Amino acid sequence: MAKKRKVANLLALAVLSYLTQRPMHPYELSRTLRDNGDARSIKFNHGSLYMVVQQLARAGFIAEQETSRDGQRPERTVYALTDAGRLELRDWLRELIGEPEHEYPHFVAGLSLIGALPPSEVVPLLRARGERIAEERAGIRKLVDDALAGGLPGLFLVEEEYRLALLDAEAAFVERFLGQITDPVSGWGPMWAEFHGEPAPGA
Amino acid sequence: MAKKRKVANLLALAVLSYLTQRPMHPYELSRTLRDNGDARSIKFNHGSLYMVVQQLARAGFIAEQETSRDGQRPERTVYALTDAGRLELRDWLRELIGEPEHEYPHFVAGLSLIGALPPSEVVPLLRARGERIAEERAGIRKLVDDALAGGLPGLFLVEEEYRLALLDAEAAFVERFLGQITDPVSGWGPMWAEFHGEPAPGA
DNA sequence: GGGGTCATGTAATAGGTTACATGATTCT
DNA sequence: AGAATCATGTAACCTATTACATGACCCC
Repeated sequence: MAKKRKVANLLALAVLSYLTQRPMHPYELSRTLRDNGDARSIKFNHGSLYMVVQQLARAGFIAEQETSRDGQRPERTVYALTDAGRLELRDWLRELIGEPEHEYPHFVAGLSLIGALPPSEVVPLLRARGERIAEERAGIRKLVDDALAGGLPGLFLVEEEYRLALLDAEAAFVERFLGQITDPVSGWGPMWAEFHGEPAPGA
Repeated sequence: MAKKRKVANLLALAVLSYLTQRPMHPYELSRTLRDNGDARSIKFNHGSLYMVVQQLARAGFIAEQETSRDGQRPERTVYALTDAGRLELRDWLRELIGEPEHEYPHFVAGLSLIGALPPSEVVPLLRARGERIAEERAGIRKLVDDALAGGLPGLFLVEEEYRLALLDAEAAFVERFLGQITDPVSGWGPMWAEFHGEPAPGA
């Protein structure tokens, strides 16, 4: 049921999380987020960050702590987590971990309308997707292995392991789907092709 | 690389797709989308639909065809697909099927910051998630089976099969993760718990 | 010492969601 | 006939993304 959060953007979660370590100013947050690779898991955008910080302040989850000036550069406002912010962080995390949410991946949208393309086009597209998935998978695998080799505890890579699991499932699904299309006996290919006025694939 | 579409909202894709069948007015689209269950695959929102229709018209993908008045009800403007719209539809679908895109599921965000919760909380949360996943899975399974029994060709349910595949992968991941936490010998539990100043779980 | 890129932030624009409005139909 | 719901659309508000702005630092 996912309650309505005062600040809904997940970037805010990352901000709250980093502020548990120490107060920071927005640019520092921005930098830290990007350097820690959190941008792989949470959509990050420079402009949005300042917005989110404002929202969090307005909601009372963080509070302006000091404003320092360094040379002629613009003022940097340092924010610190409030108690309310600490609660929000834990509550939000609990929800994200404990309750799966209905989401709308792009591939699902594509699949739901795939009948609009003829199977003769779909088959090579699915093959292409299969290859991209394999590449992506390899990239993540390497990233994870390198990080582990560098001594990072596995716990901090668990989101990448999850991604790998999803990619594997998707790859398997694509294979099965291809099979269902191209199997000339029991498959959907003939009916589907005929609907588009084409000869059956795999024939 | 996912080109910039003039209209990016996936609802627009559904609109284009339905207009291939015949011209419709927005409310009819709205109704058809909801009745066909497309709202499960594409985020649907009454207000957004009118916006998207406007955007599509502005972009030249659909064109106002006639304006009819029925009794005292507000005017209904009927839109038809243009040739440009037909091209956009196919091109977009090709992209969605052929090129996986980097996305940001909520669970990934949660996992990436999960260290902020102590393992004593995480374990029951993951168990709860596992149960929810199982329920969701059962619901989809039933929906698919009923539809198949009702004679709907499997092709039109392929997006639900995909969802099932993802759910299974997620369930398996959650199980593995629980194992990694609670295994008292090789697991992350002790270190993690200690970091939070708690006794090790599963002990 | 002039051209890039970094540091830091604001403002403008566009996109999406919620709330509102109002006649028609149906139910009791 | 009044209440509830459907049909249909617009408007207000909030969020998010892009573009812009400017001083500082670094490179050659």
